[in-house]
Amino acid sequence: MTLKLYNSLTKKKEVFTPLHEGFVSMYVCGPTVYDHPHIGHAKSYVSFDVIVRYLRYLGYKVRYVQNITDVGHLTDNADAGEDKILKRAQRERLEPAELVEIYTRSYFEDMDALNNVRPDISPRATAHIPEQIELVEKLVSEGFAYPSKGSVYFDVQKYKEYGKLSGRKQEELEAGARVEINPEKRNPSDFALWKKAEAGHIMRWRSPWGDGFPGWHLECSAMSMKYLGQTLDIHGGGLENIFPHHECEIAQSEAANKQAFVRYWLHNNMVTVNGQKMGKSLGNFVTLKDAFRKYHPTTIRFFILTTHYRSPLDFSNEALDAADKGLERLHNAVELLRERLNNAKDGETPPHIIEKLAQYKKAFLEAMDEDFNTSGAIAVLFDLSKDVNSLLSDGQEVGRKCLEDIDTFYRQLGGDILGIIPKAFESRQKEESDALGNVMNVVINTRTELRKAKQWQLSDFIRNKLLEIGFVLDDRPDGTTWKKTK
RNA sequence: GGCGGCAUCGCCAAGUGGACUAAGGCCACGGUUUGCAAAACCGUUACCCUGGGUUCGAAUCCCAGUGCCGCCUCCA
Repeated sequence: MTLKLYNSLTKKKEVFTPLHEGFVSMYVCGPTVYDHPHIGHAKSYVSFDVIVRYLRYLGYKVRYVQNITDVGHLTDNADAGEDKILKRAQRERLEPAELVEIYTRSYFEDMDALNNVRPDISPRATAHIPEQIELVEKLVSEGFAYPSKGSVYFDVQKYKEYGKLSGRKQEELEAGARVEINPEKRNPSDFALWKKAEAGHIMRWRSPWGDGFPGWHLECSAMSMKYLGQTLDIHGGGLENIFPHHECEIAQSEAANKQAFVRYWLHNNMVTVNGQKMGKSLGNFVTLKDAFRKYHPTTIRFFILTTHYRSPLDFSNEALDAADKGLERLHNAVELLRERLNNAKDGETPPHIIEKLAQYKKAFLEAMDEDFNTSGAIAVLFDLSKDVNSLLSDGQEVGRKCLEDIDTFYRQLGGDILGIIPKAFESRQKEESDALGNVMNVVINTRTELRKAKQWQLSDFIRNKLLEIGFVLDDRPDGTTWKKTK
């Protein structure tokens, strides 16, 4: 089995082979921390999280770096407008560093809720100013960049391959440029490596060109180089960053290092809301904190993974409700399995089940190997669950080993790789010592007596009333169980 | 205007030349199970946007058309 992934640079699916055997260097563009994360962040980072998890499952030692942009990302485009962090800090009357701290925490909080593994390194742009200045100096001294009135620009003419990722030609860029001509630049498509800080611009650092701050594209080059070396195996990010951000990263890095910057470029597609693009200016941003009020983070994660990462994802209540029900079905099967496991008798796994599990595992891994087809992988979990439900409900005794084998399947593929099956479920509460549990037992026992006496009206009344206040009763052949509704 | 993507069952969504008589989820309708439910299981529902072409063979490749979307401002 071989992992294949779609490389945006070559526009082809390629077999993945890392630069150094057994080791994968991976860099993903992180958030600009000036606001709470939204569902677009969720799609992007859940997608790359599964990629990291899968690479690790395959045995690669992955170093996963994801930056925190806390300076230099301007509002109008990469080279003009106000610094987003600074602007927001002024509005909220906070120190930029304070603002950044608030939203960085908010970011990790939401990513943790989505069950994303933390990056191995989360470098901040402001903590790497010397590295960035050093890179600019190198580019200037080698003739790829030029200072102009306190700022420094990358001279796009000097880097012949500019446009190879985005497919843009320079002439076209100039013709269709919406950006106002900046007289400081030699060429309109030149981009800022370093910007001069005007008086009153409080986010500023000393540099050979005077006080200023780094351009947005620069941090990714400087920091990836520092932690992952001059050639990365994988660089991920959102589709919208292909141009100009990633194109500029390539130019800077390759001009400085004289070698390929990235071997595999991975880009995830965007989120729309009710069929419409989600944009700040459209006012239809859905923050994760809002979304979590309505849907469990795992539901959102699952929903994201039912679509391929390179396909757009439309966020709507209907679609989320459907995902919620689907995930519940999946969870029900696992829960049932684990309950049986709790008081299972010793017993081996029948050969036909071993065989079946092997088939499912193969199908799952084949899907993942095809450019991380999580949708196909999830389908396998549903197929398995159908078999599991049948197995558990046909009245036969199922041995412990068999149940364990199935649970291991769920834990590894559904849990470790996809992150959609929890290690333990919390909704079912059966502890005898628990006060609520005791009360429920009294209620259930009473109702069982009523049912024995065929007092259907009363027992239905109890079941309905409990449902109204958030408890589901489940009359099974072997007794009644209860759980909280979500 | 330039660049790129998408169009598959009522809805969501895989599949990108041959075991496709097209995965999976949601919904709907039958049935099994249940005191009735719930959960679960079984079953039913697609000539793959249109028109040409390539091929022994196309949802999958090519051309044209139609529709939608994204990037080139903000934004993962």
